[in-house]
Amino acid sequence: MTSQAALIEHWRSLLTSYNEVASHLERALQETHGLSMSEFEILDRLVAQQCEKRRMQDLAADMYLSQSALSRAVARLEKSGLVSRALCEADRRGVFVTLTSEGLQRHTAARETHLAVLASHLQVGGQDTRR
Amino acid sequence: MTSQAALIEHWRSLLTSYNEVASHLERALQETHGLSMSEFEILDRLVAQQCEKRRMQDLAADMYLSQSALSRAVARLEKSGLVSRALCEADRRGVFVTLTSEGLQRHTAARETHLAVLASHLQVGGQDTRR
DNA sequence: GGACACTAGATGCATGCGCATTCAATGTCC
DNA sequence: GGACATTGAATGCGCATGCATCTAGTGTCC
Repeated sequence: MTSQAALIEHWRSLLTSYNEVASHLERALQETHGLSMSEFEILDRLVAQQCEKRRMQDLAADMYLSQSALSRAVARLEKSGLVSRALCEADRRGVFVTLTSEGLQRHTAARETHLAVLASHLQVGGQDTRR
Repeated sequence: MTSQAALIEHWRSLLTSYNEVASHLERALQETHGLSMSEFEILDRLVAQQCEKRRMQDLAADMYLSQSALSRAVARLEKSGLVSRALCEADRRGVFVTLTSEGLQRHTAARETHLAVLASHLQVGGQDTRR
């Protein structure tokens, strides 16, 4: 039953890689652009999906964040002027979130930092379990 | 320059795997054994290294937790009776952390939950970047 | 059309975290 | 040996998170 050992080893490796990258990412994004990882992720999603949908819902769906965390993150981004909320006329409970031009700018800048950190701290193939 | 795309894709995959497993782990450990992931990790480390060293230091070293977070986590574990602190005579600033028998029991029980969650939510080879 | 279930998002609350600081114990240098 | 830097751990503080709850807008069923 060595599969258990393999499982644990795999998880350990995953944990290590994740924490290594995440901590550096968090720090770098914060220091250089005043963004948390989650906030950057949100901007990133918004850049990717330019087509409009019921954003809050969608964002929460494919991000790992809880609905409440997302709501507050968007509030922060809005307060910083990187994003704006708009009512959805079709369903007035829904809220559209869109990038402002400043948000786009910030994302573009942050993207470089993001890539740089990945390049230096994410060893590709690092958590491959095959020998 | 497709290496950038590969890098990002790899990171995404890592993020997804991590969050998938971590969220289930956190929930399962909490519900079944009243332990957070970090707390379980600490017990796990203690089981592994039975030889005595300056624990707080060591633990913080190979765990991703900050020193303060570790200090509090150990405090919680001590309060729950799973762990005990002992002064280090050689260097009276140091603190040894050791498992109590109850801590060992709890860990043994939690280990099963841990493995079960890994087995069902950690797909081995999931974040292999080769095609 | 009025009562009731449901859904989208916001918010109160408790908690765990990291950073900076503090405090005690050790080293070090003259 | 006494002043000063350094180290191990604890703690004050602010913040992001998840859970539960609340509010408001939509269906739905009679």
